[in-house]
Amino acid sequence: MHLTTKGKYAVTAALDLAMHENNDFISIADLSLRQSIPGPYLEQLFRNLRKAGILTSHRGPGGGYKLSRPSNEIKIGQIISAVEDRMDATQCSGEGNCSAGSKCLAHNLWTDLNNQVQSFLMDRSLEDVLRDSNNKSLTLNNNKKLLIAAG
Amino acid sequence: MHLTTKGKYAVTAALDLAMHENNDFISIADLSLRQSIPGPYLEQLFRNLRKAGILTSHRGPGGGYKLSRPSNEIKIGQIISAVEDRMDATQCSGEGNCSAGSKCLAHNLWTDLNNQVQSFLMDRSLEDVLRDSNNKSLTLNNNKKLLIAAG
DNA sequence: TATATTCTTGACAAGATTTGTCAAGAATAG
DNA sequence: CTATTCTTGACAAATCTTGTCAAGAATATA
Ligand code: FES
Ligand code: FES
Repeated sequence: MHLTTKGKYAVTAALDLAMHENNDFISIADLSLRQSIPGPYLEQLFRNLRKAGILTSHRGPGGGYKLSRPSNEIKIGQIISAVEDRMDATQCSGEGNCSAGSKCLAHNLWTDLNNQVQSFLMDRSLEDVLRDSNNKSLTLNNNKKLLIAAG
Repeated sequence: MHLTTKGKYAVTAALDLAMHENNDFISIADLSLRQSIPGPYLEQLFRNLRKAGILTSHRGPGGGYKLSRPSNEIKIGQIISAVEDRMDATQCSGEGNCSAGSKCLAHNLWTDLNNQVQSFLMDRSLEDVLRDSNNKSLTLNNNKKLLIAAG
């Protein structure tokens, strides 16, 4: 199970696109600047997201990328599967044969872990994460203000 | 978040030790053979497990390793933290500063994922996994027998 | 004591993956 | 026509994973 910067960058960039859902197209240059992601690297990741039908692109001046569906219909898990290729936690790729041809003692454990993580990632849309991020950040700011007022 | 063969081998080896909890000490040679794990590699992993207080060792003929506590008091998560050093899913190592010094849009998402995975791994002892593995395997065998009988 | 066994420690190396870059080309707006 | 922006393929540096090895220390047993 490898969740690398590929997956993290891809999700962050997608969240940025979700935030600006009303805008037309957003260029890699803008995204790269706003989210501190190396441009040419993001380029590479966006190939996969486009191939997976998550992003739509447009060339030329004013061109760029946007989500191909509303942000509440795109799940974090879909983004990650599009760019990560080693998310499976089993040693046997699900074949159940990693201990001299048969199931190792931990096979069911890794399978359960896979399901757990997949559920987590597939249960959350871009919209969900954005809303959640705002809520917690607001709470944090309120607490800080209270503390400052009290101190 | 990187779960590599290090963690998987370590857990499998620990499960083997848990299965033979009554025996005295088990040598790396035996473990390596039974679980199809490269001996010298396991050696390296066991250093960490010993340092973490999970294993006890004894040198000389008849020596080897055994669990330092009953198998129901050792959690999968403890084994994994002992050998894996990149389990954290956040990009910022929890600092909340990976987007030009402040929290990126996905920070809370990765933090939640961390908690989810940690809970999963810390809720399961070696004994739990062993029992679970046996149950499912028995169920599977029963079903197979029924199918064979019916076919 | 001599010997075979087994862990202990430190270091090293091959291979794979990740991370990031680049350049040439195609499409498009103005 | 020109500047912009994606598109594609390839490449390279850095890092990590995976696995190996050898010399040494401890211990059981004859
Ligand atoms: S992980 Fe599937 S058999 Fe070992
Ligand atoms: S993951 Fe923590 S700030 Fe981005």
